[in-house]
Amino acid sequence: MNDSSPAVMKTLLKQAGMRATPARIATLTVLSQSSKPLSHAEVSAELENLGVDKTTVYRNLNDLVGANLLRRAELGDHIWRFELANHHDEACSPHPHFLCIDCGDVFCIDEKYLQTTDFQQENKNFTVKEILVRGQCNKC
Amino acid sequence: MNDSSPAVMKTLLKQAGMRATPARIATLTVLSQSSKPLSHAEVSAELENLGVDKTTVYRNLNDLVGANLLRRAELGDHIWRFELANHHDEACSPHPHFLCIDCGDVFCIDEKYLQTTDFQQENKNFTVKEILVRGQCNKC
DNA sequence: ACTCAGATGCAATCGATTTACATATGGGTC
DNA sequence: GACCCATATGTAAATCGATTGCATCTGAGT
Repeated sequence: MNDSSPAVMKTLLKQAGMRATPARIATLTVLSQSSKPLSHAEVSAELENLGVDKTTVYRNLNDLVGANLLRRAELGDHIWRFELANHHDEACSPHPHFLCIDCGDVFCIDEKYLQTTDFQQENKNFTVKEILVRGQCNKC
Repeated sequence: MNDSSPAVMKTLLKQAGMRATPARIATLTVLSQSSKPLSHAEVSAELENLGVDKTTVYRNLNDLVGANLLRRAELGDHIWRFELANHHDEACSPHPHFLCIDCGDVFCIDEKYLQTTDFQQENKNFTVKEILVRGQCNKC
């Protein structure tokens, strides 16, 4: 039983007070096996061969965000992307994302490449919620 | 003749190689008089009493962004917001920007707070074009 | 097995944005 | 100042991501 097994997902759902339905377990499984945040369309494409309706995927993604099992990110292209709330780390801390301005592909950035906590500038304090890096990936 | 006079806007449009139409002059004027980025709906509301169609506002906002007269910001709520771009133009060296998700204010971040050049991860190279930090400023 | 609050499928809807196309106009030219 | 044409505009329709209404189904506690 690994970190992305259905049993683990079922436990996560139960702990969050949600019913462990096949659609939700599959949603969490898909996201846990992805190295990057996925859009609704991408998750939906993975689940449609299971017969899961895309409306259900929308609802579940939103509900899972509400239950703090997922994080929702807007990377600057008006498409919501979702990732496990504990993606890449146990502390559940958000990490920077990279968005390729040409192909639209997304990558998670290791925090060691980009470090900023809250900072102060000109006597003003800023609380950081999200860091986004835009550029070109090696394919583009 | 002040900074937001129609004559100034007309000059800006001409310099950008665009025809100085009433709708465009009004769009620039509205944005120049705003202290924060405005959504299409907000600009449209200001211009509809001039008889300007909202489709035209959409087109002009996008075209003006393309001509580097406007900047387009995404605060995280899936609504594009626009502001004059002449505050800090391409001339200055690329630096991170901070975007307040509450008031829409944009600040330039001193590079010392956030250092990233091009980086490599998982055998892939990334060319960084823009770094954007979203969060809350001290006023919000 | 029984039950029902909650989850799902399906269709319709919504709001933001874009596109198609016919008409109008800015601005350079004579 | 009149003419001309590339470009901008208005209107309507289409597109796209996302949400909602409703009837049906099901997970999970009893």
